[in-house]
Amino acid sequence: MARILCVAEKPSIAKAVANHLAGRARAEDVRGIQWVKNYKFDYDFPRWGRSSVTFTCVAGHILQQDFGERYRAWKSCQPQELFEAPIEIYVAPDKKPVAANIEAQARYANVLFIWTDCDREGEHIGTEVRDIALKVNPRLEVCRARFSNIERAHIIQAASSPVPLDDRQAQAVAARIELDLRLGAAFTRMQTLALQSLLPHQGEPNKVISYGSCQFPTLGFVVDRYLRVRNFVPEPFWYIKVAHEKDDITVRFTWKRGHLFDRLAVVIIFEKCLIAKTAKVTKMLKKPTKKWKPLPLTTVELQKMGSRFLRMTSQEVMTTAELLYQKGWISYPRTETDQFDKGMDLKKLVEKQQQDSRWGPFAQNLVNGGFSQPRDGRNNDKAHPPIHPVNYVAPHALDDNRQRKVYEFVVRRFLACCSEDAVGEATDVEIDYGGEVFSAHGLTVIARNYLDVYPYDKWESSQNLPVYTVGETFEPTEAMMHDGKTTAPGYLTEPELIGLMDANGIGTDATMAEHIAKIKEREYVVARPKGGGAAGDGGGRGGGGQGRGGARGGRGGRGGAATGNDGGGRGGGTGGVQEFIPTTLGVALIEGYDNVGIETSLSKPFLRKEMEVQMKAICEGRSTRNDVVQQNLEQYRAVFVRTTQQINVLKAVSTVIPTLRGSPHRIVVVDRSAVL
DNA sequence: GCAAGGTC
Repeated sequence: MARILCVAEKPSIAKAVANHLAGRARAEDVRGIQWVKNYKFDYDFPRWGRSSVTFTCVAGHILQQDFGERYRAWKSCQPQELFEAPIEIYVAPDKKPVAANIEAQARYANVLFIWTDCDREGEHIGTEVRDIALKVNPRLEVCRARFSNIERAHIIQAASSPVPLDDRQAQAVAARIELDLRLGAAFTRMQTLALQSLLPHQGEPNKVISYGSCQFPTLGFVVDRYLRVRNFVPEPFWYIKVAHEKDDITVRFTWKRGHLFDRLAVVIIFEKCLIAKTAKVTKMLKKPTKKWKPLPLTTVELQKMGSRFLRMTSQEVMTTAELLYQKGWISYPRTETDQFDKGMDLKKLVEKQQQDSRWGPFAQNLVNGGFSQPRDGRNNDKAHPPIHPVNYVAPHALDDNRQRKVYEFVVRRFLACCSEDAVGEATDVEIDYGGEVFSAHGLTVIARNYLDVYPYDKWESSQNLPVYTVGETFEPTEAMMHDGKTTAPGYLTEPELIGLMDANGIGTDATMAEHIAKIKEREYVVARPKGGGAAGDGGGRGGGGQGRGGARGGRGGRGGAATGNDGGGRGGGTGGVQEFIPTTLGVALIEGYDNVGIETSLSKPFLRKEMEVQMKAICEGRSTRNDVVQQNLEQYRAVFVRTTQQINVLKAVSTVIPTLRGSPHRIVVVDRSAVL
């Protein structure tokens, strides 16, 4: 019998796949690691016939890289030498038992069958496993499984059609790893050594001023918004409001033009209205409307919603979700997929929630015929389903309040996905008054449906509108000209920042929260509850978003969808979004690099995008690992040299600023041309 | 004392 060694990327996949293939696999413990099991069973592979199988796993990457001993100490070399210093690759200290298990199992195997996730990182992890195994057993046949979910039939199909490992994808990742290490270390040491002495450090050890291809663009978003708030100049505008009382209801009409920035123009238009005296109804439309239920839950969405509604940071949300996953309460929490596989038995998962006192009755309703297939979003990572509850757990059985809140959110979101859209009736009235169009909008919610289990969405009936008929004329009971002024946008909130990172490809779903935590830890930014805190503010803050720009204007109070800004959150007192304000250090770093090179500003998100493009080129064979690494090093070396040449300027500027870190930035940046 | 990416 052939001996086949199968290796998955994580324990949950090893367990699930082994059980699909084996019926029930025998699990053996592995020395030194509780979370790895070696599943033993026999299986009849079309390719190798009846085989003796060991199915095991790793936990992400096994290997680690660092500069050789000679370069490891911070002052052992010029930071610039890190652009070409030799790099050593070795088994990460905490992964030694994992590597030892692979070696032990590979020694007597005939085939190494890799079952890591089918993405670039998975391909790279696969090559790590391969290299470790081949070292102890060079005669191994190596292949990998292509699978995009863990449905039984799909897994059996994957087991019967192995494919080669894709070296190009692994090479693309290798390029990314090398560049992140070299550039991260070189710039971090250079910045830190040059600027650290300028920072106040009362007793505590000096802080690192790090650079990273993700943390810098993340900081860039915060600074960018901050400067927009700071530099905001309010602009006055004028608009017309019309009201009409009918059937004891006061209907407020809003101007179709929103507002104009030209007072005289509004005065003239307003006079035309007054001269016209009467308004004429031009449109009266009642139509059914819906508020769509939410999409199945992705990691990014979980972090956005969590930081908006659960009074937790995105990092707390992620570590909590990770815990709930490890305990078996929810599914894998790192996923980009917002479509449930058609073959999944969702009703069974709904049934498990019937016993809860809070949402049990709602779940029961779904079981008794109210169930509706979830909507499909546009994303599918072909590896993991959307985040959903896999088992019921009562609140008292969870360790703390965070776990209770995250679990509750995951369950409510899931039940909302499995129920019906909210249904309502919208009424739109339009009038012509002096040649201008004014409108009123009404909403009556007819069936709340998913809203009953999902309090994070708001959709409420507005005041009823009286009945109008087209052609009807009336004299408005009130017509007034008003003025107002544009208000500054708010500082960047955590959900907004996550949205920007996601849209610009900064970090991955699993790491975005870490990058945000890092720029806080480095004291590049401070977080505070939105709208609160007395720290260095100035100028107008506000609800934000009186869109400016010509006559497009804000559309005023439509009853429906909540838009854009993160207001206080929902009624139940779960609001409290964090907003970020850069420190003086944070602003100085971004402004400094913005002035170093026009093409290569380290804070701008397109650099990371560029890296993504180059990785794709490697995957498609249009470029090589070596080309990409060399070309990037060359480009960054130019920035590095220029920065070191001009660093004295920044030092001079920095010493003028009394506290370079710790408190929010108070001083509008000195002389932009002088920085760096 | 540096990065970002996996995952426990």
